[in-house]
Amino acid sequence: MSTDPKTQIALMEKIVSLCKRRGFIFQSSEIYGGCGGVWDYGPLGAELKRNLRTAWWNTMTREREDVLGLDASILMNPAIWKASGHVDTFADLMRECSLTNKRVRADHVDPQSGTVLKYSGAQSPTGWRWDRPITALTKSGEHIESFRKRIRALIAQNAGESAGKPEEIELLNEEKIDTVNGSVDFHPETGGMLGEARPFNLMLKTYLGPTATEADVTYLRPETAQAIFAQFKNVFDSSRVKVPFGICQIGKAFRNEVTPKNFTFRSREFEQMELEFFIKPDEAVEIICGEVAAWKEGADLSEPQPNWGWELWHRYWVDQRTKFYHGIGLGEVLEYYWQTNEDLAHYARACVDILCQFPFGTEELEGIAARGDFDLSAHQSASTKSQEIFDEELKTAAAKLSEEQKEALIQKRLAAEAAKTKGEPLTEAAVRAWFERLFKGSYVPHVIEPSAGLDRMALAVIAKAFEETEKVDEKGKKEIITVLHLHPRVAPIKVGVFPLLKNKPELVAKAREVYALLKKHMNVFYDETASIGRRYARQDEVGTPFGITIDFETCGEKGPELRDTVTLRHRDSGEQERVKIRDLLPKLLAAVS
RNA sequence: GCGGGUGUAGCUCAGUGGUAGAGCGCAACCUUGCCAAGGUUGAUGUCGCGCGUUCAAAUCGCGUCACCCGCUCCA
Repeated sequence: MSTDPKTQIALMEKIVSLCKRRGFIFQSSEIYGGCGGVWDYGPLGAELKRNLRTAWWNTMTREREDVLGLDASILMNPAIWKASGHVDTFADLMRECSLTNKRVRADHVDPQSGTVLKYSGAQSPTGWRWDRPITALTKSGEHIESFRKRIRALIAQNAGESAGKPEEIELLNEEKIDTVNGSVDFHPETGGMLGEARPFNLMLKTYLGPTATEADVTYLRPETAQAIFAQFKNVFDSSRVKVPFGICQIGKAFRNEVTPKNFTFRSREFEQMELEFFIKPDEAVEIICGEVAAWKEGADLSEPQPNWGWELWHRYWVDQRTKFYHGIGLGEVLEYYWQTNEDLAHYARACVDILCQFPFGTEELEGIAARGDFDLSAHQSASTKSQEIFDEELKTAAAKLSEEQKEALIQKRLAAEAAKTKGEPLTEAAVRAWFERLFKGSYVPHVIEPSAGLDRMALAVIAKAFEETEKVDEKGKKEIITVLHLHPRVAPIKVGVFPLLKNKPELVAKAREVYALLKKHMNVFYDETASIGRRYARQDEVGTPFGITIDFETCGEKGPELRDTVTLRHRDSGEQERVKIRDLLPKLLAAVS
């Protein structure tokens, strides 16, 4: 994939254009001028998405014994969003730098001192001009010329190419207006004056109930995960499962993104596929198994083991999810980013981002986080409903421990708490209380959370599959050939069925027969118009992996041994093979599932 | 939200004050013995939307909406 930005933007535009032209993705409400940050999936997009959704659902729950499905509602009691922290972190008061429009949290502005300078505007020899007043702070000790240079650079950066070179920008009517001490009204990096504090709530607010008063305010869920936590106990109590086990869910989530962008990559309404996989705390594993298995490079992750702690479970899910991506054709374009201690939220032990190369850059497809017991504990304390589970095996094992062994476990944990670099360490009393519950077999499970975005997965699959080549025919005429190399498992149409010629009734009749035979089992497209080459090309463009042509051999014209055989064409190689009609279904089913 | 750019047929785009166009695609018919063949015919646009200037606006001005790029954020 080229890395030149212009080529990449052009590539993205071609993909958007193909998506519209062939019915993958449309702009929402297009006839009314669109609607910001939301997209509709057309006939082929709906099939593609459905295939991805099904692939995920099958690998995550139906093919496993230890994961259960859930389908929770989008609207929930708003208390959930307070407990989860979304109301706080998603509704910050933000202030904007008047110079660069960079936003900072209103409560995160460090006090600064210096001289306040004001300009009436700026202009450059290119004819560009900016008429709004510019107010900025010279930091204490900053030389006036270096200040002016800095302001010109910031303006140039913000204005783009039209302003020309930064050094040629002229700042108009410099005026010293004030000297400030410990002011929080200037951007800590740029020095630009900050605007009014405004709430930037990323959650979509709505009213539940017809009266629409403030008391009825709730939110469209900004993620699907919280419903899993909120229903954790119900699923656990109704399903006869034991930890470790998981609950997965696919569903819509909503965020009032400030800047939706990159086509469907960041939209305001999107579909998530999330798993919360609940595991025993490491201390419980240690009590039961005598030790917690340590992860090392090359560890066998194929089969979960009883002595796995959070680290191996986390690695296991990264491995599982990687295999999934290989299975839908995204294997070669994946990258991984292991969050550093600074990136991580205070409650998280580890988080790896699975990234994928898109034309607009390498961006996140899925995050896999080890979140400890943060979420369930938060809901336990906010709802005052216990989220603990009882573990018979743990109780039995703990009963066999001596008091010294128990104390050693407690001391080990106390040492770990003391060594914490983030968040508040637990008090000794809290640690002892927690162990007391643990020795009785009760704990709040810890969680590993693989969280994927379906829409960006669909976009990744399309972008990866997109290929454009130039072809010159015998007459020297250039043509652009577009092929979507979609994995057969996700392709919206699995096979195209074509009579070689449409004016030969026997070919058409046979083709309709083959079409009917396959249609019950997979999405098949029948096409008899135009030349056979064009029909192949139309299907190549939407990623159909197979084409079946009914020709004169099928009707027995070239000898009885070829009767009831068809041409099976493979999209990527262009190769054709002769296949008996009765062998088609098993052969195709094997390839597309 | 701010700055820059863009908006004309399904797609890509031309048209810069005076009768809305091209290529490709699409539909029908004819033709066609395997990779976008050919022929004939046809459909599709109150030029993103609104207001204004003008005898006259796709074209000029203002506003607005959407998309793209940057700042920001993240599934």
